[in-house]
Amino acid sequence: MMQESGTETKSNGSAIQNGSSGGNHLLECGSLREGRSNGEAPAVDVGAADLAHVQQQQALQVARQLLLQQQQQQQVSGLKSPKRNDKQPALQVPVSVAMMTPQVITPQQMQQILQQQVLSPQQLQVLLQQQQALMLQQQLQEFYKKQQEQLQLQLLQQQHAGKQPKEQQQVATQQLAFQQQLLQMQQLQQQHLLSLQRQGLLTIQPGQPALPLQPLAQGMIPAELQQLWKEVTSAHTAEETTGNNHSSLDLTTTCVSSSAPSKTSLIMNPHASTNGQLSVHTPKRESLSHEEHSHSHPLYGHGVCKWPGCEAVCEDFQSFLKHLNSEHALDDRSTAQCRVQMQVVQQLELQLAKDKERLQAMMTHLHVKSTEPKAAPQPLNLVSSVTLSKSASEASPQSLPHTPTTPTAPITPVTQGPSVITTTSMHTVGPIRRRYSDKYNVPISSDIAQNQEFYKNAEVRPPFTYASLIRQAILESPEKQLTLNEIYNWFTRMFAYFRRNAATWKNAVRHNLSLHKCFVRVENVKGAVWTVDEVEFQKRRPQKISGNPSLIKNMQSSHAYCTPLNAALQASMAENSIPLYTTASMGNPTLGNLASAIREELNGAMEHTNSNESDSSPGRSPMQAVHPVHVKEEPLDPEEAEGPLSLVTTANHSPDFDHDRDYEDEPVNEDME
DNA sequence: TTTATACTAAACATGC
DNA sequence: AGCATGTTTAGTATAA
Repeated sequence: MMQESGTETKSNGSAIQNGSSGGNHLLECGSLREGRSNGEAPAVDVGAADLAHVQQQQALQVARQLLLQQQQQQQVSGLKSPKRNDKQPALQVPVSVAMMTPQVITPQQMQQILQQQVLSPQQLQVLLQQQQALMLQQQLQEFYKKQQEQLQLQLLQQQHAGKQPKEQQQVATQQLAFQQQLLQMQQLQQQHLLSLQRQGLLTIQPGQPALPLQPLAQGMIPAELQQLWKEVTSAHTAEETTGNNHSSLDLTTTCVSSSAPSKTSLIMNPHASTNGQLSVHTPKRESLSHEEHSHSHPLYGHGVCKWPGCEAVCEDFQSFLKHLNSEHALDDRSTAQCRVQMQVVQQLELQLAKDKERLQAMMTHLHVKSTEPKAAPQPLNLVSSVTLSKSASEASPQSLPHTPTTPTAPITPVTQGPSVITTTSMHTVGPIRRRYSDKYNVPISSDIAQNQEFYKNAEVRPPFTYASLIRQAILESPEKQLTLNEIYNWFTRMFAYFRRNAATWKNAVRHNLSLHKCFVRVENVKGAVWTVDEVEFQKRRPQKISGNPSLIKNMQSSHAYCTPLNAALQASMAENSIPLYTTASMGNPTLGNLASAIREELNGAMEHTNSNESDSSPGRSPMQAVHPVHVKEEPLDPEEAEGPLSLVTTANHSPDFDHDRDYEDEPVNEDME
């Protein structure tokens, strides 16, 4: 009789939910994807154009200097020169340019991703980095084109001037030398950029197969990245095969500036130890090797030389040092590469600053919107303006009946979109409908931790199943047990999304609690509390990785490797980020993602092993103590127990049951406590 | 196509 | 009677 007392509220919720739930997920997802594919990327383009322009000027000067220097040695250097010693190098340019064009598209796509806020802040940043890398290439091409034109002009002018043949030839050689220098540098730069990106993918997977990366690669968003990758790479290789023109010099500009009169001066900005080494010349190298020995050399990792564009395999550190000294000695090439690297770093820093700003704006925007009653759909809007309309139409069959009753209604459908925001979402390929948590062992805790602010402020449906969320709530509690009401509170506290449609999701929570064996109701003095039977919970999770011990070990190590990365990411992207980007994250969908992905996989493995053998996971986290539950020996997911989680936990349960009050919509009654 | 899982809705029960 | 809490069933959607 009274059961439907809640229905009154429910009426709202259900109506809304219907539209959103179930089938709509797909729609949203689909729309998301589509949305991303088309669209323009204004912001980036602007920057690129400006940059190219400015840099062009400076680059010219530098190039001229180089030209002078090279006049004597240019023949000798002949890395690629001999072949290209033909008369009209300029002609070759268009080819490469043409080959590069495909890239232009991808940055736009990425831009749209940004606009849609499909990604988490971290992801956004990394994506932008990648985008920027592409920009650089575009700039290079533009610049090089112009250079070519100028050169040709010069040539023509001089020829018209009617110089002596000898003179002409001299000029020609000069131009050629210059040309070669340009080409060389450009190539280097391109190589460098690409290698940076590639390294991002390669280095992170130490020894193991593509397993941990797979989710990244396959994620819908990553998929595009991959494509982007392919384009870039193919373009790159194509250029290489065509063997020529790359615009590189532009990079030399800003930092090198025109002032640099000599090679050494060109080197300037000895940020990195490498730079210092270079500028000081060979004698110093030994000392360098020593000092670098202590901690891993930034140019050496995973048995590969990480010198931009090198990637030579070095079995051990010694051989690496040899290689470094022999292959990357102080010469024009290294100098140029160094310069390029400096430029890249600068660019990244610049971009980072911009992105940070943007992120800030986004967050504020979301926050503001989410607080507004009607604005609720806002965050979603961003995600899928398309989605909305689409879902509206498509969902109509379901949602129509319930219709407008509630203001909440619009929100739900969209919600799925934002879920895309999460790192984890990046892993999932298809429809967003899927809630990763269980199925994919997504590190829910870390996801929540990473996007905590976002979830709190934006009415975005978390991409996790109710079961996962409930479990998370319980595990986060100091006692590892919560009353139903406390679970409610956690939901509303952690997710803006759950501040609406209370009847619906609460019902779902209760339903899940009852339905899943993993949730155990324990009678308490105070009443009944809910705990998690971790064993049961793990049982319902399919193992992705069938028990290949070696594999699992690998994953464990990688996991250990990644967690700090992730943490670092969260902590600050600023300073640390740069080395990270250059070495690991470029061209790769987010460090956080990677970490998550690896953890994800790891979890699968760990869980697998764990459920069979209780020992396994390192009982490091306080979280693991599952007091009330039977599962003491069964530690939580290692990753969950670790950094991110602890962050969340500490942040959360302290204030406990009072903040919920703020949520007007939500008649949360913590009073009972 | 089948199956497992997840979500939503709702009916029903119980206790305060 | 009203509400919170639990349990259970049904329908639907999605992914594998």
